[in-house]
Formats: sequence, structure tokens, C-alpha cells
Amino acid sequence: MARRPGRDYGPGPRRPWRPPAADADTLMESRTRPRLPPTEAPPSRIERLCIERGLKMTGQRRLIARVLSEAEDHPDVEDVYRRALALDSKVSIATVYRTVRLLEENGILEKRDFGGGRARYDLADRGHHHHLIDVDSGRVIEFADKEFDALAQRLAQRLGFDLVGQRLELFGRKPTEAPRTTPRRRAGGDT
Amino acid sequence: MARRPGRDYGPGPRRPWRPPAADADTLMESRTRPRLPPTEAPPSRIERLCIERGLKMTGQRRLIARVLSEAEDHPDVEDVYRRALALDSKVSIATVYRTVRLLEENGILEKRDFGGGRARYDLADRGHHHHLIDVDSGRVIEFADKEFDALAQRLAQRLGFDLVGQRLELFGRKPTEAPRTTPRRRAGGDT
DNA sequence: GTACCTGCAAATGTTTTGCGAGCAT
DNA sequence: ATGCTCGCAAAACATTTGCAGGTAC
Repeated sequence: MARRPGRDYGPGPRRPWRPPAADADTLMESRTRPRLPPTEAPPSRIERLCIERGLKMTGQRRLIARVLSEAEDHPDVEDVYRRALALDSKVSIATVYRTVRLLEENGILEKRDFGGGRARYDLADRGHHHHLIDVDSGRVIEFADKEFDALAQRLAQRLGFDLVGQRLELFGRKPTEAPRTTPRRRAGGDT
Repeated sequence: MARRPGRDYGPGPRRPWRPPAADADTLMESRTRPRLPPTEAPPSRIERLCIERGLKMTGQRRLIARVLSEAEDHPDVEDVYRRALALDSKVSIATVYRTVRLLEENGILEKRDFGGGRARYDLADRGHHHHLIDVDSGRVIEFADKEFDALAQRLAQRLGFDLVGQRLELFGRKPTEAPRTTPRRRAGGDT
């Protein structure tokens, strides 16, 4: 990695620009919507949950809550940050981190780790589900399966434990598709 | 570090998830080896694998290979580093990182992520298995299950994918025992 | 008014890397 | 020989935090 001697611990450039395919999800939330001043928009789903829990609602939190409520994928903090910026005012990434953590601590978000070093977030009330990650595109597909849940229960039992949580991720590849294109890193094409 | 949306840097993205290698062999190596001086000790299991693959064997690599071969848990880099230091000479943690990555790239180790921010490593030829984590003690129990493997296969198929990898982790708690809130986090109580 | 928020920059913790020196093949 | 390795320190990054000024309630 390039490294300039004499360069002090400067402003850390963050992540490289995402490949174009990342826009698949940007699309869904950039849909035309009247640009209302933040205060006039109807409360997002997450905002309602926050109020229920007595969290102080500031402009930034409302904004982040909106972005997360509208996301249908599993955005990382950077994604949330970018979408928030695009949507409206200026937020600091530190605030995004803080808010996302707050929401997680309040059971509103769930933190996921699909590898790749960044945490990704998911609305908690979407219900119990698992993920299949397309290793070629990075796309994430959600699914649920009763049979698996029962099996997990049984497995834990067999080992002498009560099941209190589980994590199942499948990694797959589309069979007939051209297999050889550049294996895309964990880019954004997530659903 | 402050972040600015304006700039980007080169090769940021890490390697995409690498499907875990499956293997048949399941015999767990027991640590019943005589403690000989490092240079005279018989080649560890990992060392043999390295030689097979034509990797250059240095003193440090032999040492790290030995530590990993003898480990029956899922050590993180720090653990490997400490054990290597205790066992013999001075290694740099950078070398541990480099070696562990080399071994992973050569299919000898598998990288695991049980949360907690540190990667943990596991001999690849221990065979295909999953983990149950005792949430009270942090202990990790390995298990394998044919029925699950078949189910995973079927689930992927149903979603239109070929299964190339999977990750299953169960989190459990001992039922009858007093649910004592033992300090869990990385205390080393790992199996 | 007061306790909590925010933005900024600096700090953290983990992992990677440039560099010159050293070692395996 | 010579190309791969090593140790060291610094870089790279994702994430957290201290602080001073603002804001929700």
C-alpha cells in the first residue's frame, strides 16, 4: 500500500468507491419523494419505536431512522452515512455509529457480520431469518425455515444445552451463470 | 480519525469470503508428544502440510506450525503469539499474522469469526464441523451433523444456488446448572 | 435549565505493509 | 547468489471517545 514517509497520521481516507453494482440498493431508496423539510415528514417506523422507548429524537436521529427504515438490504455504517448525506443534511459518521449502536442496544436493530470487516445492520422486527450470500455478487438473500429451526433446537439439546441463539449463513453460487467473472469483493449488491 | 466523504484510497476492500474447505478426516489429534528441543522435534502436522505444499520452512514458521498443531481450541492471533513466545524464541506478531494468513491461503487453517473483533483459527483438516458456543462460559464445542448438511444443501438448492460454503453457530446455555454469570468474553475457556 | 446530542479530531484495537537485514534453498 | 522472510514501526481501517458547544424535553 502506498506509503508516504513523513506523512503524519493524517485524515484517514476511508473506503474505496464502490463498484457500480452497489447502486442496486441505492435505487430503492432514491425513489422520488417530495423533499420535505425533515420536521414535516411522517415519522418513520424506527422513529416510532424510538419514541416508544423514550429516546430523545433529534434531527440526525430522525434522519438515520428514516434511512434505516427504508433500507431493504443490510447496510453497513458507511452505507447509512452516505444515504443520510444524500437524503438531507450533514451528519457526522460518529453520530451514525453512535445512533446505530443506540438502536442496537434498544433492540431495534440487529448487528450482522458477514465477514469483510464491517458490521452490517438489519431491522430487528423483520423476524427470525437466515442469510444466503451469493459469493460471486455479494448479494444477500434472506430466508427462514422451520425445519432448520427445529433441527437447531434438537442439536443443542443433544449436546446438553438450551438453545438461546443461532447463526446460519449459506454461501452459494448461481449454477448455470458464467462462473468465472471477477469474484466481487463484498461490494454493495446486497438485498 | 475524521472522515471526509471526498476522498478515497486504493485497494481497501478485503478478500471476499472464502468458502470453508470441507474434508473427510475427523480424527482429533491428541497432544501426547514428547517435548523435544525445537530443532530436534519431529515435524508437526502443519509443518508436514507446509512441506507438501512447497512452503519455505523457517524457524518461526516451524514454531507457529507447532503451536497451531498442538492447539485443540480456536486461538486468535494473540494466543498463537503468546504460546509461541512461551514455547521458544522471539517471534514478531507481524510474522504470526503473516504466517497464519499464509496457512489460511493454503487451505491449512480456517479463519473463524465468533464475534469479539478477533479472528480465530482452526485446523482445516479437522473436518467439516460447526460450533456451539456456551454463552455463559465462552466455551466452544464442535459438532458435525449429516442431517444439517443435507438440509443446508436443500435450502440452497431451493433458492436457486449451489452451496459452496456454510456457517452454523449455535449459542446455548446449560439448563440445570445455576445460570451463573461467569465472566465470559475471551478468557480462553475455549474448546 | 439540564442532561443528553453532535461534530470534530484524536484515540483505539486489530491487521497489514514498507524497509533494510537475514536466511532458506 | 537471490528471492523469500523477519522484525520493527508505521499505516490502514473500522470503530470509539474526549471535549466544547448545541438541542430536546
